[in-house]
Amino acid sequence: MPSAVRPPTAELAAEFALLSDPLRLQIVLALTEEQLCTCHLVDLTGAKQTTISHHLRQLRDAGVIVGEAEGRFTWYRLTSGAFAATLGALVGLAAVEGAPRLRPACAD
Amino acid sequence: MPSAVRPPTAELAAEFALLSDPLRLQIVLALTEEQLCTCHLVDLTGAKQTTISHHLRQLRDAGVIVGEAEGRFTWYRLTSGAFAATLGALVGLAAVEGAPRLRPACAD
DNA sequence: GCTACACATCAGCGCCGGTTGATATCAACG
DNA sequence: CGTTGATATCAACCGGCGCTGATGTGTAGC
Repeated sequence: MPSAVRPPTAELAAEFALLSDPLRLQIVLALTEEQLCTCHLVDLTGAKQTTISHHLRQLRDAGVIVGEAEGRFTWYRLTSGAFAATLGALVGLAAVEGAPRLRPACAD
Repeated sequence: MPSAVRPPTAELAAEFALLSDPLRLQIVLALTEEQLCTCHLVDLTGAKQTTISHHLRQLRDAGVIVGEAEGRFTWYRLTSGAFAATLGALVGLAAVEGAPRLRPACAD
């Protein structure tokens, strides 16, 4: 099954947008290797706590990470299956090698 | 070779940003299947010609597409190897299944 | 030559999103 | 209970980006 049906471009674009911010991408990549709580991310990235919290919110809302409260701390981890759709789309993109010209020049 | 060295997060984020706009993503996806010239993209997307041209510029500058002038027309196609880095990064992301907790709660 | 058309560039505008400081909430600890 | 520390929320600021209209450039065809 070669990536079944592609999600609407708007949704795809939204997922790519999640990864389009350097700080947010850094957070996601860090969570790839280990679970972390907010304070870890703060001194790992050097960003302000409110900024980190803001990005964590977006990632949470998008469902690509989950936060588990544990005492005063909140441990974050990536959800399994996150970015599955974007991965499928990118596989299709990167595989392209010389697309044909199917139609005549313009004129619709 | 599991994705060798990862490009700096800033560059990765920039590539994701290219795909984060619905219209630009639509253009890229369309070029996946066939080469097209600007006017095709205009009536394929319904966007203004200047808007299309604007996005094509960004994609050109980023090196993910090339435009070949042919008379009055300019045929665009994806460059081979475009999005290779982003694909590598996403493979790593999507493969994650339950990352461990390596460090104690905060306190650096 | 002139006209028509494909396409690019430029300048301006409006809005979305990232950053930040102040503040609220809640748990741990004495 | 009061303090400290981790985290979330809010309001405001501001820069960048996408969109657009006007305009420039070059080609084809008459």
